[in-house]
Amino acid sequence: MTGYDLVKYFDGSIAFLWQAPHSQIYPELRRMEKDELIRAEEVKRGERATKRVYRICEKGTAELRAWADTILPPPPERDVYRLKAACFEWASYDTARRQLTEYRNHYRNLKVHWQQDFADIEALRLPLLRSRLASRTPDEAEAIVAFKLFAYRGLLGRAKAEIAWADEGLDLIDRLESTGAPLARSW
Amino acid sequence: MTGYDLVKYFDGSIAFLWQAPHSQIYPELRRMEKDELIRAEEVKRGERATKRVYRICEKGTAELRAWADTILPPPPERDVYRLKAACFEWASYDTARRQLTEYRNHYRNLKVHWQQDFADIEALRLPLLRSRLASRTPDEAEAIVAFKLFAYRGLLGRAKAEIAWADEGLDLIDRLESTGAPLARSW
DNA sequence: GTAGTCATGTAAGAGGTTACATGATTAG
DNA sequence: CTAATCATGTAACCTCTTACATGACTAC
Repeated sequence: MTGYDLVKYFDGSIAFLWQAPHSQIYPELRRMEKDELIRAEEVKRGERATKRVYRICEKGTAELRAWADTILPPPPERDVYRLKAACFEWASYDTARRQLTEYRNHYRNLKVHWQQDFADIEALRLPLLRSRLASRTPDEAEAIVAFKLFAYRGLLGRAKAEIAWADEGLDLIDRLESTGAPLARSW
Repeated sequence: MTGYDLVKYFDGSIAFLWQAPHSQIYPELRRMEKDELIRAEEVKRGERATKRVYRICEKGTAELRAWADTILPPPPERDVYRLKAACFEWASYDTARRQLTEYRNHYRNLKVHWQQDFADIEALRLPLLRSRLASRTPDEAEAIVAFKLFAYRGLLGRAKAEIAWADEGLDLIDRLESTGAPLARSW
């Protein structure tokens, strides 16, 4: 792929799993080329212009394997939305409500996309995945697909949990507001 | 509080909600002081040494209110664990299993702490919270506590979802391994 | 010719991690 | 006197975001 292909790729359905702007992609490709993880081929386009088509090479595959075969330590906890919710007394009921509504909409939206991706993987509708499976035995192909589906089930689980949480918060806000307790705006 | 007090605070139960190393705390306090969000008082300790005790001031409270009253845009998706799970065919069964086991243990651990914190908030066992509630009406106090509990219910929901997901993955790995499909190590 | 897409960068700055570094005070 | 704790920094580096910047190609 070229850098531009990757930019488009990260704008597509993969954006719901991992995001990367072009300002990160181009320098990173150069770095990976310098480290000999990938190799570039300069291809003519039109009269004067060229593009750089990258391909993974041995060292890159080894690096991927090494990354996959490494246990990732748990990330430091830093959950801004939970933190903000814990501080809702400093906001107005209206802002708290709008915050949770947007949050819920965001995850509803993600959920739809993830469900679509899940279905596409299950039905082997993705060209990139199909071509990868072509050179594998049926057992291997099954495992590859099963792992992707497993990852997406995780994302869907998160989406469901987030939506339920936001709903609970919206109920709470209605309940508190009806009791008439003022929040920080009026302290 | 002094910077050191905050360092200790972030080492305590709050670490399960938000983490910050001392190398971030001290410069940040200086920045906030420069911006007049907080004010420092130099206090003697022992013969020669002093410490800087910080207190929030008006502009700081306003900033907190402004932050709370702003709708935070959803974060870009970047879920390394789901991404790694989607690439488990590049790992060995053993590493995949160990990865999920550690992940599950991590969330089991967090769950215990979050449950403890939830109970402490509910029973008003936290001194800092109690002192904050003292100057509020019962309605306001109820709202403040309710928001904290709501935030922790969100964390607990996440913990439960993550543990269930990891369990599902461990089952999947056992099932796939027993079918005998080799993973990337042997390709 | 011009608008949209293809294509590729750089730069400043925010936020965070890890490591380096120092010295006073207090409890035993 | 010595170890633990109190106390406070700096620096290099990484990742990511936002903004700035440019130019060729292609379909109309």
